[in-house]
Amino acid sequence: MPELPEVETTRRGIAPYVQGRIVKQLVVRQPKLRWLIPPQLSSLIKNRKILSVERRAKYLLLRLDNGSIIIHLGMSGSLRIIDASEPPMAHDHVDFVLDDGVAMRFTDPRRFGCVLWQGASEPIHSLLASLGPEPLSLDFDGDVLYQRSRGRKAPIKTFLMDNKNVVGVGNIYANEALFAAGIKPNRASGRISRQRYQILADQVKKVLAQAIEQGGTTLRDFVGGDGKPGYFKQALKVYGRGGKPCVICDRHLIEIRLGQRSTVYCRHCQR
DNA sequence: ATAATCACCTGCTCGC
DNA sequence: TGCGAGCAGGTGATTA
Repeated sequence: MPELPEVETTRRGIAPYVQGRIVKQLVVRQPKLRWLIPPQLSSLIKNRKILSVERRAKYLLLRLDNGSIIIHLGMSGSLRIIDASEPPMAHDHVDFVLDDGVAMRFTDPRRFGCVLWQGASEPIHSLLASLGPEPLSLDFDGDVLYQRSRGRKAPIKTFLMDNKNVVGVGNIYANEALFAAGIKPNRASGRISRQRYQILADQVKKVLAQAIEQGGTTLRDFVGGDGKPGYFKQALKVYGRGGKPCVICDRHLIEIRLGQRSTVYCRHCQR
């Protein structure tokens, strides 16, 4: 479910419900996620106020006065706002029970997500320490990609999905941005001109921004009531369309594997 | 340093 | 209908 647009959509969905609220209780039904939920997390956050909900890459950061709760949704994670009395279903691993009877519930069938802690006085968490620029910020442009890619042989799609180069570009949007930029996914990243990287960076921004506007590519809603699900799915031009006609030239789209990820492109429109 | 592969999990779809 | 194989929106760790 979650790429950057879905995470950002989740952030916007939960923020109004959790911001300014006090954490009354942490209920952990399954501590073994990708990494173990820190046993001391409960005591660290209990009776503290959630000051804000931020996002860095695909990490959600719930700021408290003594540090931040780090949440990653992995491949199948979601956060929903529910009544705290709602009985848990399978894979409802964690509840953050708030002072108004509402809870933020973390669900993740595959358990590739995580719930971690960044103490205010600790050195920056290793997961956050070496992340590349945010794609929608001014720190990210074609020059960044061009400079970082010199001498590299990795396919551009792999390069684009490496969070040291730019964060938040997952498999769906890497496919879409490369199509929009007219660049073949398996082209060596070191063999792409500065000009083409500028186009690519612009298309990354555009495709992510559009997806956020439309509430992500998610299939189901995630916050009680107001989340609008999954509109971007119908806008996908290549992802999930292997063998189908290219929306530009009508030739059939090629599907290959790159770094064991499904990769779809048009042999005619992408070079 | 870089590139490729593995690993972590559950659930769903597909072909036999 | 049942069952194994393969695949899924991520990404750190391990191996060459």
